[in-house]
Amino acid sequence: MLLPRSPSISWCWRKRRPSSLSGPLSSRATRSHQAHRLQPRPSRRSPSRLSAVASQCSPSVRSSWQLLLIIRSSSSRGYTKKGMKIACTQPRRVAAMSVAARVAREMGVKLGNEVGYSIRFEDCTSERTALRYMTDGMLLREFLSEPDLASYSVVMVDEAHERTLHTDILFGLIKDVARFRPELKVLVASATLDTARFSTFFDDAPVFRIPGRRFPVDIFYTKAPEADYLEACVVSVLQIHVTQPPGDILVFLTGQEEIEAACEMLQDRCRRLGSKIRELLVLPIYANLPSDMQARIFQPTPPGARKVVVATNIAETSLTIEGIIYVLDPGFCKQKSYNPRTGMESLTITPCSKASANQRAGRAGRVAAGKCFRLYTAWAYQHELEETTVPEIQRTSLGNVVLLLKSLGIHDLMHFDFLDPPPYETLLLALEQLYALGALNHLGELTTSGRKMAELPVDPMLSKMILASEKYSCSEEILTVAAMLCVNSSIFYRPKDKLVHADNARVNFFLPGGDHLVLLNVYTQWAESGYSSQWCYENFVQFRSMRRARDVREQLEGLLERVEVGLSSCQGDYIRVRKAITAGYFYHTARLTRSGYRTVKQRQTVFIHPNSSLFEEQPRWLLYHELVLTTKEFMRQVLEIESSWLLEVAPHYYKAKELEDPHSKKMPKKTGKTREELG
DNA sequence: GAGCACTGC
Repeated sequence: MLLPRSPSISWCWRKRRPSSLSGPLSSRATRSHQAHRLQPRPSRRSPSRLSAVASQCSPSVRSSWQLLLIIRSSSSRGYTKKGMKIACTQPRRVAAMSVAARVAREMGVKLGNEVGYSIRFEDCTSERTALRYMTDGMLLREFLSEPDLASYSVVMVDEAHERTLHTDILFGLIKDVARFRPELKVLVASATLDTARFSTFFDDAPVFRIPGRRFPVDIFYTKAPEADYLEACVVSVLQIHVTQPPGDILVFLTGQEEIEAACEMLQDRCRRLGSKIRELLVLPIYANLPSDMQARIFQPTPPGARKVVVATNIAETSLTIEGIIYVLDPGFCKQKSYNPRTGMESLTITPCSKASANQRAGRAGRVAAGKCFRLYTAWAYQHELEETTVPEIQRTSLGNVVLLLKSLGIHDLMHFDFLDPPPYETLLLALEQLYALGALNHLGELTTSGRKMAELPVDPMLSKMILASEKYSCSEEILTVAAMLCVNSSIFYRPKDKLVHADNARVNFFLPGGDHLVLLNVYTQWAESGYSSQWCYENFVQFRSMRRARDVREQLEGLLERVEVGLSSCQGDYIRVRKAITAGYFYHTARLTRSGYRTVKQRQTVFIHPNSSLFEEQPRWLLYHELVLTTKEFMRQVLEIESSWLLEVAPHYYKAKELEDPHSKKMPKKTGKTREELG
């Protein structure tokens, strides 16, 4: 090995990924190639018409093996006659937009006319739009206004292999609609070879294989497992840099912290090697990175230099970087999981699936033949990795999904036709919570309030809170709180070199009462600044998150009328805001006991998150937005409440007796007091 | 005294 005093990793070459084509084809050539190869098993359909649909798939699906299933296709002509439309869903907004733009261009029409897209906050369609690209969540919402999809003649679900929550729900609903609408054509496009499952689910639908274009990628494994994969990563990158021909490197790590560490180590070692090696540009990329920093990865690599992009899973599907020839894959990713017994979410580092590893490897073969170095053994790949990632529907809470299905008239959720059913307990907890919120009656039927809640594109507790703001005349403030809570990523930006400044800035937003009021405060001040990005920069607030909050707030405000809530402000009376929040979140409460916080109903031990404004306050009664398991069971976004409010907002759920405080005399001094008592 | 993978309505 050429690197002085540096350990190296020995690789073994295993296999060449199968590739259908050895070189790229122009889009035109690809289409005709596909048309030529299409040989549908049942001969009722004509290949040329199918190829026309295939050409409308997203480029990422077209660039790999894919399957198309067609079910119930008795008619074969005139899909867009009599005002009928074709829907094509994508898991991501950008994909919906870019595929629509591409197809509009190829058809020579103006985007938004015959071909358009429809995503949240943005509708680029018109009366004339026959071919409509949309996010899968958007089509799911359309079921509310058109449960039989009557205006669609064809529905195509693209990137089905990703198995997003929305895609999975769509599967069940579409299968149902197709049963009583035999003329509806349904296509499912997936980039995996696991066609049997999809086909069986859709009543043994025929499968079509369409070869895509991709360059071969050689896969290398380590001979022995690596104990420290971060260190192994850094060594491998330098090894590739020194020994391999030109071409940029893409490294997959699990999160921001790891990426920052790896980038520092790489830069540090390059500096020490100095002119012994050629220039290596080290660039991080993850979703929370400010946009201007993100943009740097797309700049072309200067001649003579090599670029190494250190990325999260964002580079696996969401964005494509030109010029990548080498992929380095330690085989891990962060994955969300949900425990329905405790209602707790956690984010843990887990080995990625074979499907995910292959997707990563494929990133090396987009512009030329590439190489993928896996930091695990071939044996581990064969025997230890799961075939596919557990579908999202089995790893997440389903409150709003259950509410949506209920409002579509699906009563027996336990027997809903899921491709992969979620855990029984997850459905049960969702039903229980919806009942407690008054969205369902004791027969499990939707109530008037439940029907309204389903109209709002937020979690049930959040929609309940919005409905309650009518009673407390504070919808202006509650809308803001709701929008800020919807922005899942942290609002506060903490650059490593200015931690103290950033934390001071955060504390300056603190208001008595708790984190929800802090969020309200941040938004209000930002609005007063004229929604300025400069203001965000000065206050260490993420501009992107704020802009998103504004979008969400505007959308929710537009829906207020539908759910019969009037716009009104509390005029600084934050008790009303806190009561309205309690009306939605009474299910999520904790009380201070001698042994710390316990949730009121389940008696679980929980902790205030150290980033909370109430971390040092320790009020007696708390409400939390969410429970997250990291190093401890943390309550994130907490609000101080009074126990009497619980009786006021949820008398059906709480009894006065269980809210008595027999231990109040034994509470530690200076804690356990409500702010009102402290004056 | 901790740490937020990625999406989406």
